[in-house]
Amino acid sequence: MLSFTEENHLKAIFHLSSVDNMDVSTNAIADSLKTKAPSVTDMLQKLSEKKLVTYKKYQGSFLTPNGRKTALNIIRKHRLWEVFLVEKLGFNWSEVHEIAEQLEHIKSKKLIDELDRFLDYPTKDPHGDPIPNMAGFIKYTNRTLLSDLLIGDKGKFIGVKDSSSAFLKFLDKRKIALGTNIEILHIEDFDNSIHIGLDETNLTISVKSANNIYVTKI
Amino acid sequence: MLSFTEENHLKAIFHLSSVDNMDVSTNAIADSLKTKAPSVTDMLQKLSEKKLVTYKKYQGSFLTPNGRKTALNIIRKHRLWEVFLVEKLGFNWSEVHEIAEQLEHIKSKKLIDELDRFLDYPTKDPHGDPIPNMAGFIKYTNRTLLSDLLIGDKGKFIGVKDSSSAFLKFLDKRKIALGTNIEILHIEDFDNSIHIGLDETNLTISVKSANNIYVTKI
DNA sequence: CATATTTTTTAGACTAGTCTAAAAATATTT
DNA sequence: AAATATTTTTAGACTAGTCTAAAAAATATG
Repeated sequence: MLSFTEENHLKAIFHLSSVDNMDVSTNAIADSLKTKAPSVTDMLQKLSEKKLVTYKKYQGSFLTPNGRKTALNIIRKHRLWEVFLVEKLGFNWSEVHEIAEQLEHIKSKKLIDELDRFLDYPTKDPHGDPIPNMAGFIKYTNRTLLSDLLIGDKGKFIGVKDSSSAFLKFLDKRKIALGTNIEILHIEDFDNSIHIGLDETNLTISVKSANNIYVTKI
Repeated sequence: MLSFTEENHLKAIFHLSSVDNMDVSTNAIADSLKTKAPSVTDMLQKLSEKKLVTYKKYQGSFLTPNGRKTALNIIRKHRLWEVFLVEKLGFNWSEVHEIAEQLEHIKSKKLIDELDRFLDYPTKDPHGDPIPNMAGFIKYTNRTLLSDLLIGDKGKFIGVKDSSSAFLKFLDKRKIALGTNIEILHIEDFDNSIHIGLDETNLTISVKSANNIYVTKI
């Protein structure tokens, strides 16, 4: 039985290594968990003992197949609870992360299987991220950053890179929700800000914003 | 912010003192939490510092108004989650206690208020125990032990004293569910075992069983 | 009511997780 | 490639929670 702290480390390593499939540095984990490097070193040694991560001193760490499976299960729980909070309890997508961070550690296989059934086997969480299935398989959707589209391109908004509450509220205010169609109307020479056409209105967003919006080209 | 351990101690003191409204002994708490007396002593000193319990060395402990309010909130969460597990996820009443023991520690006022609404403001948990409302008010129903009824008396099954999984499964097997009407047909002289009439069948149960079944006379 | 038993607290050790400061290894720069 | 900077680990301390063993207080008993 893993502790919350152990589970959080596995999850952090999963997310950090998923960017480039490379070993994860001790400091990167520490930053991501808002803890300090020595705490992480201790934990890596422990998780290495348990054969959940590979770890060589000074060389960073990586999940073993078992560690990956465990991490995916925690992520599955996190995302299913987020769906529950939004779909059933009426939470806004910007409010669910912190609560799901707690709920993801509840230990009961049956609970999560029944929750999955109750929610009708969702494949995406409220931020558009894929939900691993019971077997730990995760299906990634092809996606492009809005900032990589060219003038005239059209895309459907399917996910966020930055899922901070602040960015999600920013999107709410501008009526940009998952599923919204976005067309690139014009890109400003001066600051690269982007004029976009939505289903009903047009507006201008910064490169920084566009850099955190995933779309599928349509 | 209270730790799981602190919350569990408050809950234990609440349950133990609710029997007779008397101070609770250190050992009683230790037994109920499956921990040892010295651990409880430490915790009582800590909770006393936080003004959640009154505690005089060697004299036992009792909840302050604040401690009681906190305990009731934890119990509210526990019981609402139990309702969720049974009503929405299809769990049996014998399976929900352990999971609710984990879920009751999730910190989010909004979560529990929304869950309450989603469940349509239930007043009883799956074992017939009352659910404290948002303000911490708990409404007790008049109830009698089945073992206190006399021959010819009729009652409606409304709760259990022993809510162990074993006893709940025992009741399932005999088709005794909350709401079932029970009539005392005969009491055996030899061992005081009780012949009861249910809605559809008759059967015999031991005094020990009858001693753990709450009814309202009808 | 003095003695024995039980209960509770204190003392001190242990684990898990956290930190700061210092040492060691690795990476970067000139 | 030597010097410098950065990263990571080790060392050691601290907190929260747990325990056992022993001391102290309360309760029960002959």
